[in-house]
Amino acid sequence: MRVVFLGTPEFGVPSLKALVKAGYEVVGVFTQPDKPKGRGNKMLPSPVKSCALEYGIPVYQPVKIRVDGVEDLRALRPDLCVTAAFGQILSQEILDIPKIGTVNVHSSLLPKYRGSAPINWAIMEGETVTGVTTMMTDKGLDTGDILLQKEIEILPGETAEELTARMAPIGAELLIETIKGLEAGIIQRVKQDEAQSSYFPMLKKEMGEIDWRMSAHQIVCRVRGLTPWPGTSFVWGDNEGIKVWKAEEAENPGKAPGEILCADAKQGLVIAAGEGAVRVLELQAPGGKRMNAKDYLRGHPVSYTRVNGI
RNA sequence: CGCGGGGUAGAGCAGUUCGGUAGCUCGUCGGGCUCAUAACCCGGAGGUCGAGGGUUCAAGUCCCUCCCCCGCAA
Repeated sequence: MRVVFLGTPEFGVPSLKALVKAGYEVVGVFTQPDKPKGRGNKMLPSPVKSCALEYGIPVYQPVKIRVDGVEDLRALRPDLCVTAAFGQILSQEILDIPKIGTVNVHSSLLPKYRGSAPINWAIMEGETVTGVTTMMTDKGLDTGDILLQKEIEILPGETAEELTARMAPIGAELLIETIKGLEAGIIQRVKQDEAQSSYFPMLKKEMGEIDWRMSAHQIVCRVRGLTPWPGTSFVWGDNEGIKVWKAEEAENPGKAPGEILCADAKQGLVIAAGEGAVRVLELQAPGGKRMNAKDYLRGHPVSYTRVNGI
């Protein structure tokens, strides 16, 4: 069976590998164009592209596949297309090309958490369970018929980065199971229940600005959900932005949101929130590297009593 | 050459402007105090100051080259 894989970030790599290992003929890989990234603006290939090149699979990087990728895709004569965090919207014209159709690996329990950042949002919303879904892609945004689903527990304190790494291989397994099921004709397509559906938007940098009036629980979930990108941060002292990498809930003896309850190398850093308080365990100052809050405070005594901006 | 910050003891930092004995907080080791302690007191060990070259009587500090780390831009 001729398969074309469409994916971009790390999440898609296990699925691509699984397709190859399962013996499917992966005749082409579509991924986002290389972009200048990192210091020095070096061009960096997407993880999926790197993986495809290792297997010697032809790589296509249209800016907009529905505009300048249609003919390439058609020429590959795919029986099946597989998407996993590709990052581009497919048009009906594209969806009509593969004989069997297009299967998408989505990292939530659809119809909940449609959108491009389901893992992050599930954590931010305080969920304790999520999962991966395989579905037939249709013209809507994550609205196609569900094929298979698998629940995954969100571990206490787990970050989006950690959970993504854990989910990717599970998604790959489910993908293979799904394709085999389709070939055998034993999979039932289930329409999504619109009444149960929810959509969450792309992540934006501003979402990482901590509002200390939120509850400690919400803030901690946000820190977990927005790691590693865009990250969460707050501002204190001389307009200095502090990025929070790891935090946990703590007791608040009745102080106002944003008040610094303690900030020294012995007790660590605890800041009052709308409900409860947040203990900052790992942080990062401008130009600095990520470190334990206590390590940071050892060399950076804090004289102010509250964070800025409230 | 996209812009900017940084590399000094095991950890986190100051010192670099204007060259002149390597400092601070903590950890660690030893001793003391204490019913006791993550508390307190006394003492010790631990550093090719990212690498190489240059200037100088003298370089962490000034000049040149290189390496590495971090942030911005998704």
